[in-house]
Amino acid sequence: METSGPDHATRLIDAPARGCGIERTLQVLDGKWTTLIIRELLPGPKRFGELRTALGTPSAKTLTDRLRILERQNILTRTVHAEVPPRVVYQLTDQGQSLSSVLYAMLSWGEQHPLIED
Amino acid sequence: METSGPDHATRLIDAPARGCGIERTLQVLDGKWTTLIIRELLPGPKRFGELRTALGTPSAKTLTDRLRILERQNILTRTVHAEVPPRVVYQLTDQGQSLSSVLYAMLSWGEQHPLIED
DNA sequence: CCCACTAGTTTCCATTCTGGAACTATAGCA
DNA sequence: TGCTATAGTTCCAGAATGGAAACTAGTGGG
Repeated sequence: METSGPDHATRLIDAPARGCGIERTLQVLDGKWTTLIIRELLPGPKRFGELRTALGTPSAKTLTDRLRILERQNILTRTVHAEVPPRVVYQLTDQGQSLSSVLYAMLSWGEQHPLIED
Repeated sequence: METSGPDHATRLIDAPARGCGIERTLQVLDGKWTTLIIRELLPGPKRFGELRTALGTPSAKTLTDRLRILERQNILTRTVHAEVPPRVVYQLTDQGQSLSSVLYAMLSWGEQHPLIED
């Protein structure tokens, strides 16, 4: 009896435990950088170098790895402009953009609950 | 769902890149099991053994580690009942329960976007 | 010819995370 | 005394993750 639990609380409780939607989302939002990469791309496309500095300079290898995975998962597209020096632009797909609902929930929660760790 | 960017899209775009609420949420929802642990506890308190089998049997060590971290972060409480054999109950705090907004966003997204990987 | 530039790739290494097996504590019970 | 049960703990091994440094490609400029 929780003082009129909102509808989504019920959905969460009723959802099957394993193989549920949450696990599928976790397969995408995996690793230290993925969520932040998507966050950086929400306002619009960015180049490789822009992403790298915006994120606080993860190693090139790590960033490339993550971007390739997200490309395979159809979260973003990679466009190579045949110039010299090369210009490569990453852009969220519609599916990637739709993750904004999750990111927004994370933003709200994080703002309302400053961590009191250690 | 285009129709003039909803308010939360703007908030996401305007939020500062680093040290934002998203990063704080990621500090809590970290690792392979944490999000699923919280999911299991949303309907109500559970014992150590119940959690373990519900999650698909992670190692005892891993589960204990994660639960201790979540306890330190004030996401859940650990109650030891002095019986034999021992009974230890884990329960979400209000702060932990409030993560349901994030989990619900994950559930919805995951249900709407079955992965097309590999 | 050599250098600079971007966006990588490759190799190697360190750290972190996770799992497995074995071990502990306690009390009731046969 | 030995056995059972739960919830751990400790130690060790392997996997996953991330980072640093060196190297590549192709062209314009000096």
